[in-house]
Amino acid sequence: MSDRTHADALALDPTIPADLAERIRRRGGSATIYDIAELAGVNPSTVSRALSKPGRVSAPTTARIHAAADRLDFRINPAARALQTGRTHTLALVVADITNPVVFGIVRGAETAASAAGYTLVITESQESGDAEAEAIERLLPSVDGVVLATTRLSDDRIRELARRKPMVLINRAVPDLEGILPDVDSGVQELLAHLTDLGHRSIVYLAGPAASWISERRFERMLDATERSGTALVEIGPTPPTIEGGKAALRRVLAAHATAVVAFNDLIAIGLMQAAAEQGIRIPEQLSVAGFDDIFGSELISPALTTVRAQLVRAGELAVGRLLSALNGEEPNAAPPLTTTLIVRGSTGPAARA
Amino acid sequence: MSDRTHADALALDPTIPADLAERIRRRGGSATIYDIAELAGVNPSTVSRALSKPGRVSAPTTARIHAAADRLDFRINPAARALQTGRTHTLALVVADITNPVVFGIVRGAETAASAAGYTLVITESQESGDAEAEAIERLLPSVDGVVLATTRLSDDRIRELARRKPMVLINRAVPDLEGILPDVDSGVQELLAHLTDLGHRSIVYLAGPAASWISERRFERMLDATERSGTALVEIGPTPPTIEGGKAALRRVLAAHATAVVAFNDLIAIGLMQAAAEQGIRIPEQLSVAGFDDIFGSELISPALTTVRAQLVRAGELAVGRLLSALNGEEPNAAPPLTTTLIVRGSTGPAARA
DNA sequence: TTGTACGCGTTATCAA
DNA sequence: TTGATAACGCGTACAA
Repeated sequence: MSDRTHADALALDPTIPADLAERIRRRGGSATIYDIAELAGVNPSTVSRALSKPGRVSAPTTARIHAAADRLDFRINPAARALQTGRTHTLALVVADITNPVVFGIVRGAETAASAAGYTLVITESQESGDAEAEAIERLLPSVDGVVLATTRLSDDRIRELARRKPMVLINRAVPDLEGILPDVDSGVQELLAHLTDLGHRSIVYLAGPAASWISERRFERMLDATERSGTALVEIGPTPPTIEGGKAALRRVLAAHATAVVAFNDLIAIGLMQAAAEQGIRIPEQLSVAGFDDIFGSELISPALTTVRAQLVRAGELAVGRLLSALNGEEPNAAPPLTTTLIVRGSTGPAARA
Repeated sequence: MSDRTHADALALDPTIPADLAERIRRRGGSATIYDIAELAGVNPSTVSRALSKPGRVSAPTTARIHAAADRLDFRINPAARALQTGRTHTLALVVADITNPVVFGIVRGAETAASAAGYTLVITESQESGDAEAEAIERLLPSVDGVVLATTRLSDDRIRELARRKPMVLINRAVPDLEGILPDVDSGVQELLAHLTDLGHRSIVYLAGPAASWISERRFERMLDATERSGTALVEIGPTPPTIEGGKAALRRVLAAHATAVVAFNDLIAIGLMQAAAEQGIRIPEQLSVAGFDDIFGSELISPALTTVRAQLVRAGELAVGRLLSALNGEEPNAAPPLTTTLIVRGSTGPAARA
C-alpha cells in the first residue's frame, strides 16, 4: 500500500486540472460537489441531484458525475446536508448502563437496524440520576433525528416533554400517547409459575427491581394474575437495585418470608441472591428455588445455572429503530407484533422444600 | 407539568415581539442567533462571539445576550457550526463486538472522558469481516473529529490509510507511527507464571486467540520470556476464535498436549474450555489448571471461579479519548503512563496434577 | 433534463 | 468592543 494521501494522488493524475487538485488539497483532501461539477462539466445542482435523487438526471450525465465523484474520492459533507435538510441521519439510543447485560440485545438490534437503513446510532449512557440522563438527552437532541429510550429513569412528564422535540420510541416502558416496544410479559410469567407450581411451590417471593421501573411492576402484576388463579401465596419484596449487590443485600429479607421460591426482577439480582445464599451454606434449589428475568450472559455460567424468563431484546431494539424510521418517513405507526417471552428452565429451580 | 410546547410559551410572553415568536414557531420551535440578536438588540455576529468566545464581548452585552438566549430556549445548531468550523465535536469508538465483556471497560472509560469534554461518542460495531469494519469506519469518518480503534481486525496498512484522514488512537494494538494505548502485559504475565510455577506446573499450554490478534501474540511472547527464565515447558495451541465456543472446541487439542495448566487468550475461551471439561468429567483445578485474561463479568460466576489477568480497560478508554482530544487541540503526544496488569487468583488454578 | 439563485445557521474576516 | 459581510457545502424552488 502506498503512503500517498489521496490529495497527492490527485496532483499526479494528468486528467485532473492542476488548479482543481490544488484547491482540493488546500481544503484538506476532501472534494465537494463543486469540484465534481467542474470535472464533469455540469452545474453543482445537477451533481447534487445525480447523487441523491436517483432518476432525476439523465443516464449519461449521471454516469459522468459518478465517475468524477469516484476519481475525486468524494464523500458528502454530513454537516452541510444536515444544515440544509434538517436531517442528521443519526439516531440516539439511551440506556442507563451499557455494562448491564440486559441492554446488549437492545444495542445489537438497534445498531443492526440503524446501519441497515444508513443511519448512525449514538449510544449514550445515563448512569447516575434522572437529571444526568435528561441533560445527556438534551445535549444529544439537536444532533439526532430521533431517540430510542431504553431502561430510562425519567418521569412520564419529562419523557413527554422530550418527545415533543424529536420522535421518540420507548423500550420496556409505557407512557400514554407515546410509542413503546413492550414485551408480552404474560407468556413467560405463566410458564414460569406453572413450572413452579408443578414443582410444588405454594409460597413465592417476588423480589422487585427499582421503584421507578415500569417493567418491574408489570412483571409483578402478571405474577399476581397467575398466582390468584392457582391459589399460590405471593409476596413482593423490594424495591432493590437491579444489580448483583442488590440481590446479595436482599437475601435476609427473602429468607425471612419463608417462601420456597424466589422470582427476582432480573438475572443480576437473582445471581447476587444465589451468591449470598451460597456463602451462608443455603443450597439451591434444594432449600430455595431461584428464578430471574432476561437470560443474560452469566446466567448459564453460574451454578446451578439460572432458570429465567427470556425476552426478545434484539428484536425490541430492531423494532424501536424501525418505528423511529417510520415516524421520520411520516408513516403511521402500525400494530405492534407481540414480543413473546419464554421460560428457560435450568438448575436453580427444583421441587419445593418441605415447609 | 404543562402540555405546552416551548413555542406556545413564547407566543404568550408579552415581552417577546409577536413576529419573532411567530418566526420561531414556524421554524419548528428552535431559535437561532438571529432571534437572539433581535431580542438583545445586537448583531448576530456579536451573539456568536458572546456564546462561544468567552471574554470577547463586554460584560453587559454578554449578559443581555445570555438572558435573551435563555428566554428563547436557544440551542446551537451543531450542523451549522460543524459546517463552518469543520469540527463535529463527535468521536467514534470502533469495537469488534459490543457484547464482548472485554469492551465494557473501554466503552465506559471512553464515554466518560468524551462527555466530560463536551464531546459525543459514537460507538460502532464491526462484527463480521475487516471489510465490513473498514466500510463502517469510512461511513462514520466524515462526521467525527477522531476515532478510537479497539479490538480491530484491520491490517496495519488499512489502519494507516484511515489514520491519514482523521486523528486516530488504537487500543491494544501497536502500529508503527500511530498512537496506541497498550497494556503492560508483562507485569500480569509474570505474576501469573510465578503463581503457576509455585503450584508446581512445569508444562503449560497457551491457547492463542485469533490469528490477527496483536495482543494475543504479545501475551504469548511475554509468556515465552517468563518460561524461558524458569525452565518451564510452553506450547502454543491455536488460533482460536475468542469465544466460549472457541474454548469448547479447543479442549481436545489442549488435553492432547498433556500439560498441567492452560492459559487462554481470554476469559471467554477459558470459560468455554472449563465448560467442555466439566462435560467430560475433568476436574478443575485438580486435573487441569485454567487461567485467562481480562477478568470479564462472568469469570467470577463460573465455578470454580476463574484465575485471570486483569487489565485497566476503563483507563485505556479514558486515555485513548484523552489523546484524541490532545491531538485535536494540536498538542504533542506525551509519554504514555504504563497500564499495568494484575493477577486475580481464584479457584481455577491449583497444584499441578501428577504427570 | 439542466442551470440559476438562494437559503440553511454558524463562524471568521475585516472594518469601524 | 461591535457591526457588516462573506464564506462553509449542500439542497431546492424556479426558470429555462
